[in-house]
Amino acid sequence: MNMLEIEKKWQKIWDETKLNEFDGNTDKKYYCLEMFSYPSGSNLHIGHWYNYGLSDSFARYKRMKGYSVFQPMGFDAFGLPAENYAIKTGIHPEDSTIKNIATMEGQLRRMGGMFDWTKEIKTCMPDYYKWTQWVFLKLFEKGLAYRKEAPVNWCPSCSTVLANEQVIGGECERCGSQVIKKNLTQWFLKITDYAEELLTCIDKLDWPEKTKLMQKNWIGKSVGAEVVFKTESNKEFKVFTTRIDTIFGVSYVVLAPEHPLVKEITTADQRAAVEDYAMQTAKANEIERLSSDREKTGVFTGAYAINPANGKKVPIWVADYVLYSYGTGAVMGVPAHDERDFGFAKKYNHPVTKVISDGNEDTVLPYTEDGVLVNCGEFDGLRGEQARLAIIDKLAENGLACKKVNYRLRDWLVSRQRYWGAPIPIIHCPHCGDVAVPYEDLPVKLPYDVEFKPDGKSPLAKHDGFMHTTCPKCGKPALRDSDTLDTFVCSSWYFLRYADANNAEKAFDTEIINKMLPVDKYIGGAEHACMHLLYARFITKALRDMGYLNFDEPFTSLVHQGVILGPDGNKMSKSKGNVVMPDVYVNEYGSDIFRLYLLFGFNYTEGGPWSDDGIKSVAKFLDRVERLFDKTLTLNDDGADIIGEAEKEVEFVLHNTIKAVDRDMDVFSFNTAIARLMECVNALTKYEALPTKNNKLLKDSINVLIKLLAPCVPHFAEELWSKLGNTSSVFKEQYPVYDPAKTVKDQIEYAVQVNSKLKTRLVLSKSLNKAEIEQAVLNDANVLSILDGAQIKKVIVIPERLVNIIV
RNA sequence: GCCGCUGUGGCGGAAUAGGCAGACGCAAGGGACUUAAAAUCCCUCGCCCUCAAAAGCGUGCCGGUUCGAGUCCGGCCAGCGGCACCA
Repeated sequence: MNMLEIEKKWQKIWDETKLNEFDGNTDKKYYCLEMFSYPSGSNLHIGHWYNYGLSDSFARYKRMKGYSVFQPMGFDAFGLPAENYAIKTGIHPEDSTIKNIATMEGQLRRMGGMFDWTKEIKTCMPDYYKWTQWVFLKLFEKGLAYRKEAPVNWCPSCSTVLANEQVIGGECERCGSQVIKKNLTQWFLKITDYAEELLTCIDKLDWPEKTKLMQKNWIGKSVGAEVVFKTESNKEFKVFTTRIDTIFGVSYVVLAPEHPLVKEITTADQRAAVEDYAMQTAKANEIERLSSDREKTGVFTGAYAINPANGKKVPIWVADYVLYSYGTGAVMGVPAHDERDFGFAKKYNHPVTKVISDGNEDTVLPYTEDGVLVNCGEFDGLRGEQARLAIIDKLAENGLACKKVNYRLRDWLVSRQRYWGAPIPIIHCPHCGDVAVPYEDLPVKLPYDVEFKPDGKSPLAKHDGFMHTTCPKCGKPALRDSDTLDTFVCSSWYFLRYADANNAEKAFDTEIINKMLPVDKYIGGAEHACMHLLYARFITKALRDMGYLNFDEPFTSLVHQGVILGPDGNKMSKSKGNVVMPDVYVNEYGSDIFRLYLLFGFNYTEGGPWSDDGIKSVAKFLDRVERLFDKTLTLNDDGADIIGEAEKEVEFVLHNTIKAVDRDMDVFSFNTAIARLMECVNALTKYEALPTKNNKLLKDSINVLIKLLAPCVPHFAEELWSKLGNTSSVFKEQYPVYDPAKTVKDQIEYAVQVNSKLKTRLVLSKSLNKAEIEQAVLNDANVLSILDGAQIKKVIVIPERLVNIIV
């Protein structure tokens, strides 16, 4: 069969008959969504193919199972790489992106996926980002978007903001200068308002357990207390702690170097040291700062605070292991009961005061478990939670402490000082402040003619025509926000837009998406576990609370595909020169064979190094199927009444194949599904070679086989299906159903073990109960000779599997 | 460093709920067919010792639970993903 030819033929027919479009039956809808891709490079790479091609087999399987499958496709088209490419080559991001999308669309069409192109999305087009801006304004209206100062990576030499990716070992990737942190006023989305719901709803999701766990840890709920410390000069700051029971052991407190109070309290003789330390801190990234490996450093501010629990005076330090963005940006140091504080105290000679006992006179310090309070006055003898509550109650009398739940999750910073993104639809008016662009004025269009070479200002800030406008409230001159939105904002609602992608009036129609959503199966990389997947959940919940939709979670069920590595076992990258392009194989073998190889050669969720060793083998497999098909095509219906051992075996294999392939396809275990199909073909080929056979049974079996193969080799199966004389698509057929009675045999082979070592096998009737199995085994002549009169202590019978005799 | 995951023949990978490790396939070797090659078909194929059988060893390493561990528990080692401006 000429695969390339038939693929073209069927793709044309599928287009003409609109086979790939959603049929509108929302009662039986199955929304199957693959994470859309960034149109980088300009070519579909193996990772795309692995995600889209194989998910398409799943979607086709679901369709044959009777669902009305909706499988849309689109592009996450804004982002940094296109802008960097523009800086390097001068090619405008819009031009390169649109060209790349066109190439990828062509490749996706040649894949033969069942994508509904009538609902295509490109996030960089005004008809999409208009609604991204609408989402932002809705959040702003709801009080879920706000501005505050936050640090960015700043290269002083290039005068530009750098992405984390562009900072290599603390230096600018372009010029090698030391990168520093610089504060800018930026937009944040209040995802923390939803921290608790985002956490509790995780349990309801049909997601990989590891992903759920990672997201829970990312949200990082901890229950504790907030305690007010006062300085000697009567300034206040708050400390968050989960261990307020250790507060009598505080021997110092630490503020993050960025903490605003630091400037106010630092004494004159310490000022130089503290400022120098803060500058050093600005050079470090968070991963470094939080590394528990790294030697802890800190500097004394010269100021003192009063421990509210016992009135003791303790020194206030700054140290970079305290992050201003977590908790209150201040911690209490209790060296006797915290590993990190212990190390810090040893280094800087802070006293170590034991206030928790493990019951022994000489508790080994640091002792970090719960224990009994000692040297804590009225609280002595209390322990753990009881002690914590008592201390909070006491301090609360004077307003110095309260129970507090803290989350590691931070608000989502969405401002980007870049060109290639959706403009933030806010106007800064000198009189009225931050004013939303009126909805009727959306989209705020991204101007084409900008200078994106880095020179200290955001590209949009340099575009006068864009920047200068009038305030919608007071009509006086005002400036637009010069930043664009993080591309994660674009991708945090696209799954809603797909369902109503061509709506020119609204982002989406509530009634439509309430029927089409949530997504029934979402497929994409595990690298999105904490960010994209959490942002999408947040936006869904926020829109729900504004009445735009009625479901709580966007993605009911989630699967991560694995990563296909280069042949050398490393991640594919241009710089390593190990990139494998799917086109090479698609052009040589056709997309069905390439797809089948990907299905068969890897565990879908694990991926692995690329090798094309087996690609010929799946091509040969399809040849075998075709030969078998051709031999049976012209057969008459002779032998319909022959039902002997061989026929029973054929039925046994066939029905077990249906059962196993159905089960495997449903859980993305494609490699085992193909293995079962190969076994089935082997069995049918063997049967076909018999001199007398039941032709009807054979032909019926081939018919079933084609349907089982169809999701995995769609063009090939469609071709065979039409050769059988069918005029409608095989994808309109119902998936085969197995007969349970035909999947069992009445004889079962048992493994016989003696002292857990396999000694022999024994075929017994399936109908025997445990006691009868034991009797049958112990009476077997062969078993008796193996036992050789040994004393039997115990016999373990596992029905339908094995018998273990302990002697 | 922190959070999460993975580790099985020469290779890709299988092993419902703790029950016969290595399904299915690749590569390799041997054979049939052929003038020859390709294609196709048949056989062998974890390691070790063997003519063969039997025994022994074997799922990254060390230990534990169990009649029985690739699977559960504890401790290591190696690799991968994420760590909030790559998407």
